[in-house]
Amino acid sequence: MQYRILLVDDEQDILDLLQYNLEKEGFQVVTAQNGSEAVVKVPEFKPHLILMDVMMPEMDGMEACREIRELPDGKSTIIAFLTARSEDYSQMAGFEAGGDDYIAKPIKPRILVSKVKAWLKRLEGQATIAQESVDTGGLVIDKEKYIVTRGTEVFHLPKKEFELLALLVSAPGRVFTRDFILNSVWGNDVIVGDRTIDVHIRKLREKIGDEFFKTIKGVGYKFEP
Amino acid sequence: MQYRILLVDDEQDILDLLQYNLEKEGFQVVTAQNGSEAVVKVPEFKPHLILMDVMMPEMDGMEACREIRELPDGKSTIIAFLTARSEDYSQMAGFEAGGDDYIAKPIKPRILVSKVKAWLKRLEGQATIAQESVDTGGLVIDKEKYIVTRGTEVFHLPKKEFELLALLVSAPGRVFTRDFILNSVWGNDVIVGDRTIDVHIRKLREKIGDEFFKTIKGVGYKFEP
DNA sequence: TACAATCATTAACCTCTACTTAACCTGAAC
DNA sequence: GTTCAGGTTAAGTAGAGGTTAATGATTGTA
Repeated sequence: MQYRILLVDDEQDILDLLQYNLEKEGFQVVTAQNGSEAVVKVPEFKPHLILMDVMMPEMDGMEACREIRELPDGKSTIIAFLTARSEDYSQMAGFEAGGDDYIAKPIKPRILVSKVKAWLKRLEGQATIAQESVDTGGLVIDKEKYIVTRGTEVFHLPKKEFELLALLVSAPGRVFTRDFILNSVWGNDVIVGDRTIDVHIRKLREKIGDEFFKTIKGVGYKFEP
Repeated sequence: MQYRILLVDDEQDILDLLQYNLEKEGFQVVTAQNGSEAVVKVPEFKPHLILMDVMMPEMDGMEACREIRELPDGKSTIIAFLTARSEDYSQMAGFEAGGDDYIAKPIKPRILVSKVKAWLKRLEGQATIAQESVDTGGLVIDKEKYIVTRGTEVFHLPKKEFELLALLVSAPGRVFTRDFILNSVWGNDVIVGDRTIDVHIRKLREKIGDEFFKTIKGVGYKFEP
């Protein structure tokens, strides 16, 4: 798979230079000229890595970084800053803003490419971990013990409720159609009435919390942390 | 037109059984014994639907799914997995790999055929538009989560509005006739009044922004970033 | 075997909103 | 001015989903 990199800098020359070198290495590159442009492009491009200048007009790198971290797709991307070497090490990578690392200007293509590869290598290992622990809003589903916990609370759910919850939580935010739910929890061939799913959803809303279970009329249900 | 279905399983018996039942229903069927074989056959056969076992030698279903999704012809095909029903919902339909749905083993021909028909029905009336990454002016349509985002904004749209928007945004700048919109969003057989589309367009203009939706009098509507 | 307890499903009823429609308005084209 | 496609608004409605309680089903237990 091709990795996606978002370059953010106000100087076109630098963008061109970096883009050329990264694309030569087989990366997919998209550019932005300032912070707000970058924020807009994150949801559409879903970059694995963002290389961003700290000083930019419109919206600086720090602020952009903070906003990107607020986005649903912005939590797991690596954000690295392009910054002039300075003594203020604390700020360099914008740690407070949620930055991961930095690279000092002036940028040497060789070093850039090797650093980029190193950063992306981190993702490979993480990918498997990230899949196992998605953001479930604190809910932990223990399929061995057949219990659900949130903090100190422990929920003992009956089979159908448990499986329905496990299904919805397996992909938070994703809409599951009634049909799909029926297949997964009840099975292909079982025929049950229209209201069965609703009743189980209701029980979950009662026990776990109303706000987590969203109805999309005519489509299905989803779990949202 | 005849629908094309690609069957992928390492057991010849299952291939035969499924092929027999699907061909009896008038579908055009091609088979493959493993993932890599399937990946090769997609560009030549251009299947509408792929039914694939998860566990296979050479290349398993998940990996094959990922590779197929990278192909130009593999974006719009429906991929469904043949899988044992288990508690591991996270993997079931191979969402991370880009799978659409699944059917549980052991497979009953009746159920298979009815499911296949349901999946293929989704394709009817839908626009076959090249799905290259187009400029949507920052709008991202997430059909899985059923939400629309622009930068940090999130729009929760009801079904018809969502589908209408998804259609228009699928080809920015292109004009969709009222007739075409009716077929795609409402369906061939549904009859609704003249003003229905206008009202939905109005709602979108209210929520997303007036300037994005252009009326071409006597022709139709288009979305412009 | 009877009894209790828990869970799953159904039926009957209610609620609400997404969708539609009707009535009227606007503005461009001829 | 007339026409007609589309815009606007608000009210009406169907139907998807919510709610509740009763009924079966299942399992445990005395």
